[in-house]
Amino acid sequence: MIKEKIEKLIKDALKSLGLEDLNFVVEHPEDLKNGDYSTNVAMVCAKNLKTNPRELAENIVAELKNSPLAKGEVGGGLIHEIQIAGAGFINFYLSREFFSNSIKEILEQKENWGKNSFLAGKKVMVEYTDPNPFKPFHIGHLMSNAIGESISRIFEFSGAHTVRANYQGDVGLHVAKAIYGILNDPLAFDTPPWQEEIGTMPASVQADYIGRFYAKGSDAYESDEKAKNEIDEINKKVYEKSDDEINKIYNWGRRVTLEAFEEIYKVLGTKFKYYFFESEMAPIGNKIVRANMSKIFEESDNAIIFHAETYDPKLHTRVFVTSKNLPTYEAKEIGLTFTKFEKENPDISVVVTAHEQAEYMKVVAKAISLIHPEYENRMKHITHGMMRLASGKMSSRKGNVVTGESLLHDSIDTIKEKISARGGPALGWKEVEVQEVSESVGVSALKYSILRSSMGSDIVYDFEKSISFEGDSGPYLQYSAIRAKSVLAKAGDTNFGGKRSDLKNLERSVLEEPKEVSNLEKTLYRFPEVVVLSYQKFEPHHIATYLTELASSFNTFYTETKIINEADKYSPYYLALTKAFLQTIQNGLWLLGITLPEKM
RNA sequence: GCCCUUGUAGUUCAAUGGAUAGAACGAGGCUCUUCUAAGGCCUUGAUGCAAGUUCGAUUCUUGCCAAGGGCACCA
Repeated sequence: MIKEKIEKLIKDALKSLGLEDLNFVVEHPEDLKNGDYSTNVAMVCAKNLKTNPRELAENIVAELKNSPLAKGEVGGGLIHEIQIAGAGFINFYLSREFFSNSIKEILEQKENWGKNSFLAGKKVMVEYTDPNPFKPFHIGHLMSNAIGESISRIFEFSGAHTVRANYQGDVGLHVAKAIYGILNDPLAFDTPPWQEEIGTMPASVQADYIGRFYAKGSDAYESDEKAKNEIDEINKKVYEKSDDEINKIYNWGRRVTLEAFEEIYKVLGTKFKYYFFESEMAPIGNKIVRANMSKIFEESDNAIIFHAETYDPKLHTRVFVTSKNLPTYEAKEIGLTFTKFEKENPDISVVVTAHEQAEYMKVVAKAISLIHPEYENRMKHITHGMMRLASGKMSSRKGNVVTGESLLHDSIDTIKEKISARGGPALGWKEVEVQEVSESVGVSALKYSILRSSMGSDIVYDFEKSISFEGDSGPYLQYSAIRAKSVLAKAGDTNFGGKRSDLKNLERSVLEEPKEVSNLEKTLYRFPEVVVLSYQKFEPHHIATYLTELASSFNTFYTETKIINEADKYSPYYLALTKAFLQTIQNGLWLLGITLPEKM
């Protein structure tokens, strides 16, 4: 990359000036008029030498221009000019040749454009989504899914082999609550679906019923002492598998809720390799905890606990196995982590959850590190905030409580209406096309509003805003790409007297470049840097921000320029730019887990 | 009480220690006989408070204030 080249030139210049090689940075100035790259090297060195930074900058620039390595590079090569500005910034202006080359590079690399090899040969396991059978797929699962999927793809773009995993709570009180709800509603089903081999209703509808029964059971558990006892009894029976009727309901409920989740993953674009279940991890975790009793865990009030604060004062004590000999979440998490390393032995094992799990995950991680020190630096917990819904919007379109699933379908349905309002069907859109486009755009609206923010804080989701699709939004990105696609399709019929592929003769100097053209060029070549940043910080939002900027540059260019214009000798170059934009935004959208519809 | 997050325009979000703190929504104005107006252009407006480190702090440190989360048998 050009950035490394500039860094090397500076280091060489420092060497020949006899200056110490200090910690300087090469970065993009915020304002494009300050060049394409900028360095603070003169300011950093001047501080040490106690000299005037601007004078020092003059010397460094002179050296940069004259060094044998840089000769032919500055002025005639990839660097057009070097200037000094402000307090002593040295600004680099890239050349026409550089930008033309980068457009060519994009068109050649196609779907590989933006990839890097930081993780070549490495394996990364990413666990995310983690919904619970018998409970609705709520908004937190949607967030975890969007973030986890994007991070998985960013790892893949960085050369890693990524393995996706999903961890689900198929035992516990929530299951008993749902079963209680079902058993205590005589009108629940005409024919109990768990009696039939194949339920007549779609899995998602059956799962929706189960979700409502869970809510009823959950309420009863809080308010009714008798119900509480019954639910505890059911919970025990589920563990023991001692009641035929309950077993049937359990098997049915587990199956249909998991099937319903699968339908959601399909719409969201996620495919898991592993599905881990708490029921399977419990005995494994229990065994590991007991095998490490004396050195790590200890008994207290009949429970097995871990005093994490003895290793790190910021951590605290947690129970791993209860006094009733039931492994807690902590023990199951140990079982899960060991299982992951046993099955796949990943170089990095990532878990994506809500922030509320951050504290005890640290305790669990400490316990694991004591048992297996080699795992310590290979575990990475990524936490995100909660999604809060903006003012008053507490129920879905159907009047239910807002779940992740209802939000997803409301979003898709709203797009469908929007398409009709814009006259989509009248323009000859087929029913399937309307459905496909609605799904793609609806998912994109939702994912973008999750992925646009950095992960630390809670995000406020305003449904009305997200579906208005003006400005910053997933649909904005898709729409921009579709426009580019549409131009290119039209250009397919045009022949510019055979000049179309001849880019070289059309290059003009940077100075006469229209601003909207250079802005687009200057945004395009930065894509790989943004991917690297996202990978290094585990933060997809850098890509979302970048793509919005890129789409904005393209839209301005699109408005200001007639791209297909036989009279304009630069038209072929504009087409190449359009193609490069489409390729970049397509790769970027893929990284966010957003698809590009055929039309909009 | 201790620990973890987070405080930026009226609102929702950006900003690897750098130059005039960027967008979007909202409000007001302009823009489709021309490749998709889900677009573009112009105007409006912000770093919780107080110290410190630094040539330079939204960013790092400390204290305070505010919001959310966690702190023994739930996950």
